[in-house]
Amino acid sequence: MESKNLKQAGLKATLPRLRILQLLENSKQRHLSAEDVYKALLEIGEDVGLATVYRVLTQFETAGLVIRHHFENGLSVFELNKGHHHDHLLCVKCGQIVEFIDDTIEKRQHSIAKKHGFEITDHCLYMYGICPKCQKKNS
Amino acid sequence: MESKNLKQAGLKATLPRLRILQLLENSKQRHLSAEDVYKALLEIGEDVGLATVYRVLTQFETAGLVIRHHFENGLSVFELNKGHHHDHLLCVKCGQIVEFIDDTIEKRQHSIAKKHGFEITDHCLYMYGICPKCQKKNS
DNA sequence: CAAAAATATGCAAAAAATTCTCATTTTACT
DNA sequence: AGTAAAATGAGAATTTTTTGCATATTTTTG
Repeated sequence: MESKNLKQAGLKATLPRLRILQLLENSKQRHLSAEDVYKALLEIGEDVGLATVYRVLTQFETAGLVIRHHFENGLSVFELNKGHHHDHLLCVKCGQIVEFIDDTIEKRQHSIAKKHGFEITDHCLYMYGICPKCQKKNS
Repeated sequence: MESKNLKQAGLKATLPRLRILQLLENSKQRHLSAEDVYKALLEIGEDVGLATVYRVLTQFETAGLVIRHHFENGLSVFELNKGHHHDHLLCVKCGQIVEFIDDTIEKRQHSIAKKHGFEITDHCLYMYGICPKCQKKNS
């Protein structure tokens, strides 16, 4: 039950929060903007305010339920935090996103942070490019 | 002379552009938002419009003169492109930014992109944390 | 399980960041 | 210097996100 996740996060299990959480869990795209979430909820007939979506997503972020990203265009997109940190490889043409994790990179990052005496709270690696499909289209 | 850089980039050497370029070259902080640039110019008595600053920075980005970043807060900050790609280690308390480059990481990134068949156009790695100074302050 | 207390919601208004419009000015080229 | 092309500044407009507040929903507790 999703309401348990909310409770554990110290948040009341309200209808809008449950809906948003479910959407993030079930949506085909894992990376959604507040606007995306809002529209998707309207489409399935759920009547939530956009302000609530923003508020809830920020609360989810604070609670560690979701992760906020700022991709190239700068707007906030959110993905469910499944607990496994990963990096992102994004197609600038079609928007496809590949998630990956590389141990060598993670270790190097650690040692770089250590060398500079930083206590790391967060880190992200984004690679932008053109995916195989889009390469074919354009040639 | 900076006007040469502008000409080479296919941009007219106008006063606002020269001022902005100079500022980016001489500013103590290498990472500035449009607002920062605007205020800094006002302070030294240069009368430019904020819209111009935004326009010019975007043109500089397109021309490859500057690089745009979206750090944690999501707003656009710009740094002069000196031609040497590097990654960033940022203190979330005081805003200090350490630039670094790690060959191992770069190589791994390449091979990951290759594995997925992507043609990479751009990539960035941000690490957020608390710098040594701020760690001492808070303890 | 009803009533009170605590919190969340929706809406509209406000901020904040960025872009656009357009009349005027500046630059580049004879 | 004179003209065409391009850039600027000021403010309006957009876009994204946040806030204030009256109402509604949840949780607590008696």
